[in-house]
Amino acid sequence: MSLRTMAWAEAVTESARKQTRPLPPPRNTTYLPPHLRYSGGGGDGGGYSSYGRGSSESTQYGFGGGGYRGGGRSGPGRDGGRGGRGGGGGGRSRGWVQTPRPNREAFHDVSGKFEQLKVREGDDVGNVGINFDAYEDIPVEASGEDVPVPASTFGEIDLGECLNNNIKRCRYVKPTPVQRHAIPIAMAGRDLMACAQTGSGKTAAFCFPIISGVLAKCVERSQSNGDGWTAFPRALILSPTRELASQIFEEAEKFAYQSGAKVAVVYGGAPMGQQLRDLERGVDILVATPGRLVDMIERSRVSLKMIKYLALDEADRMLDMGFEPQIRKIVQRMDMPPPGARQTLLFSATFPHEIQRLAADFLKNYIFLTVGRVGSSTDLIAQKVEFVRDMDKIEHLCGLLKNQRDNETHGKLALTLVFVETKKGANQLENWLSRNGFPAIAIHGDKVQMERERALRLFKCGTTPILVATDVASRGLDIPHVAHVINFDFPKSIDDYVHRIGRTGRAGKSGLATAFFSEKNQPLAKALVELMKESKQEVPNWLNDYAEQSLSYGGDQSQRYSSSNFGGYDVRRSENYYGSGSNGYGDSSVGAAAATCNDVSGSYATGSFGYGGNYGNSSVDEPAASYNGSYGGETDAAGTAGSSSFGNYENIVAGGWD
DNA sequence: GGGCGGA
Repeated sequence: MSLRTMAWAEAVTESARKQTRPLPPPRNTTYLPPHLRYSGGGGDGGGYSSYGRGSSESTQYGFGGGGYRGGGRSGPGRDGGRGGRGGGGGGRSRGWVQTPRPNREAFHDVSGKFEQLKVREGDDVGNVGINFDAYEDIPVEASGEDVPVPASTFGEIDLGECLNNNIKRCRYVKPTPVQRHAIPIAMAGRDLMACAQTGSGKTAAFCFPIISGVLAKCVERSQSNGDGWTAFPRALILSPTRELASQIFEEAEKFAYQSGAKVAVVYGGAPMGQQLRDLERGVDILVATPGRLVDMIERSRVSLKMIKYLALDEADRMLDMGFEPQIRKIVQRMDMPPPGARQTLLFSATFPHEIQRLAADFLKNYIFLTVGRVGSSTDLIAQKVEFVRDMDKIEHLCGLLKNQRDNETHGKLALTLVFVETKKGANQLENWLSRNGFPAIAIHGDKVQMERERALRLFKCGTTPILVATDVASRGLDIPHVAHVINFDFPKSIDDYVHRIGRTGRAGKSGLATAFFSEKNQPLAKALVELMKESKQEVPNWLNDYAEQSLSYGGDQSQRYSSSNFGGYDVRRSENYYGSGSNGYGDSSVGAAAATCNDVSGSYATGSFGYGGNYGNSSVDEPAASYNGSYGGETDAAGTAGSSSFGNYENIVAGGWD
């Protein structure tokens, strides 16, 4: 992985090597509690590179400041890496190089490290510039038993000094709505199912409590066994894609900086070697994609026995048809402690009811939190839907791209993200565009990891301002400066649509999303229309017609595709959830009540929701009372759009749902 | 259809 450019890190890593300080504990070390680890700091300072924000990656289009160093970075080739070329502390292997990790001991000039976070002129810093006005309109709703009181500042949350310092270094001024609510909930030890928008600080919302919790308690995190060693992480964060795992890892590392909490990431497509070495050095918080994690567990390199925190990012994705068996295996069939013995945090922007019901298997007495769409600011993403026949798509795309080319701002070509349905289609479109004078590159799951990361990198820095992507890039990825998202192939579900368009309009900047719609997409028309209306978008007449037709088709597609009122609704409110006696809820009681914001009244009497029944016929959900009020203590609402180099917030005002 | 392990 090397999704970020790391001029500083390379320098620092070099410098770290020169330190005489021994490497962190190899196997079988005597235990050192977290707060005593890495207390020293003899080394040069450094700066965290902003992730993909162009801190050091410049481009022909001018994003970023420094020079683009295509060469020396981790060319994840299958040629190198594995053999541990360069040996010991020596040079970086030419092949796979894990994110050049700053050796924490090497730092003492922390400020220098964080000074480099934001480098582009004109960028806002931290969340200072976030349009908090937009927050005030966000409906927030929390349901469950004894909902903890939200916090209005980071200060009133006891995250510990180290984390507080890092929050300051990140220049987070105040928590976003999801953070205000989710962090106290998580800090209270409660399980959580949270719907939150893209960039609303979701990653931080689960990372802060996890890091804090890991630091609070000392445990052995690695021990030897007959076959070598086994890592015992205390927290596990799962992601549906490698690139997202990488991104989360980088965020988490920043938050955990100098805390002593060790973060590691494992995912497929990269040689095991470096990842194993990272694990061997000890890991408290493990970020992973499911496949590689299972692999490592089966090799006894990872045990989940000590897991106290489990977070699923893009949780609805993780629990849908394709991923659910793997997740179930990891969570239920390995050595992971059961619900109640661990804390489980599920985050996503979209949470279909079926998935919520599934997810109940993994939770105990959880709180359902939803941070709704920003009504007044979703229009920051202008959504266009155009009727285009399949045969005309390319031509149409050309027109849009040419238009885009004329619209460059400040000499920078706007980034355009083109979503297609298939990997083959992505390749074809990439080729066609390239041959016809459009600088395009594709990313999809059939490319080797090196190519995937290269594509993302070249796109981010503007060298190749057109990225053709499958849904591998639709969720969670923070790609700044995407001016235009084009749904070349209309997505299969409205949730996918929401995630895809959420790649633009970030950082409070305006974004454009254009979708090509044809007859075969008709089943989604109604949901699309509802979504657009909700986002205050102008709906073309022909699309309205389609939507009405789909009504008469009788299929109840719309119900499941539509995003209910504001995106999330606690299924436990459905009477049938507990009802339908055949499902074996002996202990179930209570339907649901919602606690809204500071009102801590909601209650659920049940404990865990062992769910094994079928929910084919879910009830119609009554809309819940929502709360649009101001959050306690929310006063400094002003601000302009901001973009944190930590990928936080940027879309809170944009209406994406991540 | 897409994404999730390597051998």
